[in-house]
Amino acid sequence: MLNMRSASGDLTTAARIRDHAIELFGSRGYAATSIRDIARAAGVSPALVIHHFGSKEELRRACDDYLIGSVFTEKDRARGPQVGAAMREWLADVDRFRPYVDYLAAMLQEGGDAGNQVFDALVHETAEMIDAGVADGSMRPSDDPEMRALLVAMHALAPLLLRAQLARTLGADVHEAATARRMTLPLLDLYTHGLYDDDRMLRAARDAIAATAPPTDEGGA
Amino acid sequence: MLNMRSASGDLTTAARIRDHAIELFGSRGYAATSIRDIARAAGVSPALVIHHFGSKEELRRACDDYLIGSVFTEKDRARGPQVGAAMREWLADVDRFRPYVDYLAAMLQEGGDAGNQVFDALVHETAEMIDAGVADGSMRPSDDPEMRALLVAMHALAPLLLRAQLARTLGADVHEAATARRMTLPLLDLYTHGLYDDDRMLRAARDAIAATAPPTDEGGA
DNA sequence: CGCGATGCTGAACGATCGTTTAGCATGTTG
DNA sequence: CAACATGCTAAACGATCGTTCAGCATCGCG
Repeated sequence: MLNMRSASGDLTTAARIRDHAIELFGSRGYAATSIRDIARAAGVSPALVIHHFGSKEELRRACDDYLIGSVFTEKDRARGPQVGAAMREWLADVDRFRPYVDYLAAMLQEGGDAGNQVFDALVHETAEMIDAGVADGSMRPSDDPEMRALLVAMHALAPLLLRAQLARTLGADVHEAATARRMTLPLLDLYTHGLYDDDRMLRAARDAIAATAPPTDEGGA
Repeated sequence: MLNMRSASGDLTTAARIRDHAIELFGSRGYAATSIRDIARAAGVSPALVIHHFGSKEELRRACDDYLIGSVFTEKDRARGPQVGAAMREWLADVDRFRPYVDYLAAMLQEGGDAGNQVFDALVHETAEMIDAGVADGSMRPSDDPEMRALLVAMHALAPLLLRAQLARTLGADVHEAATARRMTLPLLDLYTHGLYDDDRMLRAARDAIAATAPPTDEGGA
């Protein structure tokens, strides 16, 4: 049970089942995927799936654990963005990691354990990256760094979660290199020069919020 | 019991079924919701659901159509953002419209008809808004306006799609006014001054992309 | 040799799925 | 009055679900 992966890339039957489960859960969702689907994809009997993993829910947890283990590779390695590095590696070899990306996207939207942990780690690393950028002067400081990191992290995930809509609109898959290339410059332009040409909107919002003074501690009730 | 009164107060049984279907589809997803669940929530027999809507898939289409009709209110009204206005109204009175918001979020991700149409309209309106901003000088022009509008629209949807993660991280619901208020300034700051303090990253990316010259039609292989 | 794990299957279980059918009230219409 | 459509339900259909069970090979180990 421990070494599902043999040395040279051949997989244990349990690992093959798990891989197909990740692919199917990621592409159709958990509820819409049956154990029989997974078994058929892996070329085994449905009973064997249960035999190896106990139940469908435990199989899902095994997939979560495997994904989490893949994302947080060698935790005691040198510091630095680990999740970001993993995802960059994924995007570089997309065809191989697409099932993982899809699975994570599915878990992010339906609230699985893997999704939660990866989201937290992603926000954390985004915050660290921005802090480092602010420290070395390449990024602007913020009045609310936590919220800004949250926003940037969520914005980064948006094309992933909306990849079906993006593909429909663009007529190209999110995973394709051309799509990533086309997105890069407008995105960096947004993050470099912004969308607005001046700070009229920003000042207006600041004034409006100041006027709608938040209830701090003046009255109690 | 939902207080989803239409004009006169009471709903027909079919409308009650549809409303509970929207709520359950939105909160659990289509595949994970059974007709018996919907029937039980609406206080009717499963057979009546089929009697009124024909099948589960047709019930889903009826929900889509109802949501689309609610979002695109009075199409021949004066110009201007309709979908954006509708969604702003929903977010302003969230307790009543949360089922709609949840349903749309679910359909945006799993690609229902309602999600597709709303997404297209949202992107279109975003593009028009940005075009107007560029025309009157309040927004910066772009080399790729279509992609920029796509990005801005997707970014706007991110907090909605990730509202579960956002709530977990912030300890507050996305729908709460305080959350929206806290998000406003960092978001506008991002869209006014950007994230980067200079254009080093932008220039580096531009160079890198120019180096990875896309295969156009210059020499063949 | 025997013998218990291990990996795996085919058949079946009960539950639940979406859907169908027969039929009961009720109200309108001729 | 009869005839009929409407709103609705109880019961059951076949399919499929997750899961269990009995048993067949295979293999390491005494």
